This record gives sequence, C-alpha cells and structure tokens, in this order.
Amino acid sequence: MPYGDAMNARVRSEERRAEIVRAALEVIAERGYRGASLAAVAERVGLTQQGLLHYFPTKEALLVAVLKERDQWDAVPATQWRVDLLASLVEYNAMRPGIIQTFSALLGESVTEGHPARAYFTERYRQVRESMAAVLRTAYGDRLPNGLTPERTAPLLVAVMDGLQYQWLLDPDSVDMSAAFRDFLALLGEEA
Amino acid sequence: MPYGDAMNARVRSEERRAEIVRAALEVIAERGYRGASLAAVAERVGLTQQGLLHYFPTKEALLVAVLKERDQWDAVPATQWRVDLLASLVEYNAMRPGIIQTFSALLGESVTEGHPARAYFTERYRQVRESMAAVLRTAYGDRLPNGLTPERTAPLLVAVMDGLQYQWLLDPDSVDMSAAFRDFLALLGEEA
DNA sequence: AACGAAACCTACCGCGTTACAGGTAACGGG
DNA sequence: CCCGTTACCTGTAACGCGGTAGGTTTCGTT
Repeated sequence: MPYGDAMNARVRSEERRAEIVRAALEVIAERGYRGASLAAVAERVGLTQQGLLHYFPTKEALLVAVLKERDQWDAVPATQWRVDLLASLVEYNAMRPGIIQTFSALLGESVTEGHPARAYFTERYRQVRESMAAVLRTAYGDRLPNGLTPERTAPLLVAVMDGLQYQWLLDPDSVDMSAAFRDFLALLGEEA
Repeated sequence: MPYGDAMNARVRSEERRAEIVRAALEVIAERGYRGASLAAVAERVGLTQQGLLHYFPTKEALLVAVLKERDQWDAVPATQWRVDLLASLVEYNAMRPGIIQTFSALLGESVTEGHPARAYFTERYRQVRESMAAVLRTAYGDRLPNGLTPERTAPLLVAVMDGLQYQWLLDPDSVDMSAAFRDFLALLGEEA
C-alpha cells in the first residue's frame, strides 16, 4: 500500500501542524502576536523552537496558518445564516473565551503599521459586512423595521459584536455579552 | 524670584515629560505598546534611550503617564454630556486617527495576560458605561423610546463606538464612522 | 538491506530590548 | 563664586528574539 502509507505520513504531519496551530492560538491569546514567541508555542507541543521552524519556516507563516484556520472555522455559507442564529453564535462564543481573546488581541494589533494580519482583517471585515448585510436583507428586505438599509446596519452589527467582546473579556462579570447582543437585535427588529 | 525660577525649571521639566508622552502616543499608535521601544520614543524627542529613562524610570512608568494623559483628556464631567454631543465626539475623533489608533491598539493588547494596561481599561470601561447610562437617563428617563433601560443600553453604545473605530481604522474609505454612529443614535431615539 | 526523505535536535549568530552604573556639563540658588 | 541638583550622555550587562547551518535519528519505500 504505497499510497496508503504515504498518506499516513502526510496525515501525521498535518496533524502535527494542526497541533502547532492550536498551541499558537493559545499563546497569541495570552501574549498577542508580537508577544508570542516561537519558543513558547514550541514548548507547548513538546518541540524546540527550531523543531517548530521545520513545520513553519517563519513566525509569519505560522500566523498565516492561524488565520487560515479561522477562515475554515466559520466557513458556513453566509446565505444559510439567519438573524436569530447570530444570537446563538454570540452565545457560543461566550463559552470559548480563548478563541475570542486570540482574535480580539490580533484585531487590536492589526491596526498598527506593517502588521502582518492587517490586510487579512481589512479584507475579512469587508466580507463580514457584506455577509451581514445579506443576512439582514433576507430577514427584513431592503428596509429594516427601523428604516435603515441593510448596508448601513451591517457595520453597526459587526461593531456591536466586537465591542461587546472587548468589554466582556476585560470584565466578564460586569457584561452579559449574549443578553446585550440580544438587546441590540431587538433594537433592529422594532419598528420606527 | 526664587520660587519663580524654581518654577521655570520645573515647568521646563514638565514640558519635556509632556513632549515625551506625546511621542509615546505616536509610537504606540504605530507599533503597539509591546512593539514600541523606548529608543524609538527617545529618538523622536531627540534623546537617547537612557536619557528618556531619566524622566520615566521604566517603560511601564511611561505607559502609566500615557494613560493618565488620556484620563485628563476627557475629564469633561459626565453630567454635562448630552446624547447629541456624542455624535460630535465621534466626528471629532474621526479627525484624529492617531489618538484613536493608540488606544485601539492598547485596548487590543490589554486583553492579554498580565498586560500593564489591563486594570486601567477594565476600570475605565466600567466608568464609561456608568457615564453613558447617566447620559441616557437624563436624555430619556428610565426607559429609552425603544423600551430598554439606560443600563442595558450603555454597553451597546460603548461597543458601537469601539467597534466602529476598528472597522474605520482598518478601512477608512469603506466605513463612515460618524454616519454609522448617528444611525445608531437614531436607533436609540426611535419608539418601539 | 539500502537509500532517501522527513522529523527533529544542538549549536550558534546577530540583533534588539530594558535597565543599571557612572560620568559630565549646564544651570539655578545661596 | 561655589555647590547641589537637574539633565543628559557613554558604556555595558543580561537576556530574549527569529532565523541559519548542519548533524542525527526515524521511518517508509524499493
């Protein structure tokens, strides 16, 4: 079974890479990208820093892999979303603080000059705004009950999600992220 | 004039410190706090890194000064605010991307472990939420037109401001921060 | 059994970082 | 005029960082 065994090797390698990406997610959550050292990531998977560089030749390559992982994460086709599912998404996120912290930290860093994730986030937010506008349109048509268009509402929707995440990460006891987001959704659904 | 001259010296020193803080704001905007080196800040005010340490003994002391500066910035008593002034504030912010970038970057970093600005932001957001709730209460009473209480609306208000800032910093051409924020305020003012 | 590639490791380089030590020149107060 | 403080500077310690070079072991294929 030449192909079968070759696959096994490849699969093992791919598993190792995934393991490393997972560790990187953790370390970035704790220290940000700039503060995350390859050595710290390597240690978490039982490798030396140089051993890690065998899988990802540079630190930036590792970051790219992390961002790709995220893309696959929410690869749910936007057309299948509905407004009421957004509340569930936020609730789900509230149970996984690690992931939120990773990408909140990355988002914050990404606005600085020459940050390797900047282009990624710029493009991503453009897409997310489009997705959200589409979701709102299928839910409400060309005008929300409050009179706004989906295109003008989408940035607000995205902003609320992100902004709430920061407040929640800083002080989980003082901010009920899910409840607050549902309040916002209610705001959108009401008539003017 | 013993006191007068003593004052002069002190004033000069204070001016220098302010100059350094200003430079630090710039560098943090460009590289974040972790990425901002004392040498880079020092160079911007024509000092060596060691010369800068004469004014701020540690990097963290400089950060504290930066955060204090911000506190004095918006020391406008919360009771004097009104909802319609918030729109002006956002508009004003849109003209000063540097400051926004500084504190957006710091906010993002602050959610990581052991970040020296974490406690500051946690406390600050608690206060800002309180302020905003008070502003909303004076504007609308115990219930907004849409039925929410000021306390439940305040986190949303803050979240929108922050979230829009990130989207705007990443892609100023695609996001009209002021207009979007006015849309949100309109959402609050409408009756259910 | 032999070979070639993959999966690591050790050793090391060069740089950037914060911070400390100690010196020196300017300057204002007595 | 002297003297202490302020405002710097040079030198350097100590460390962590990303990345390179090159070796060695493991392992699947032939």
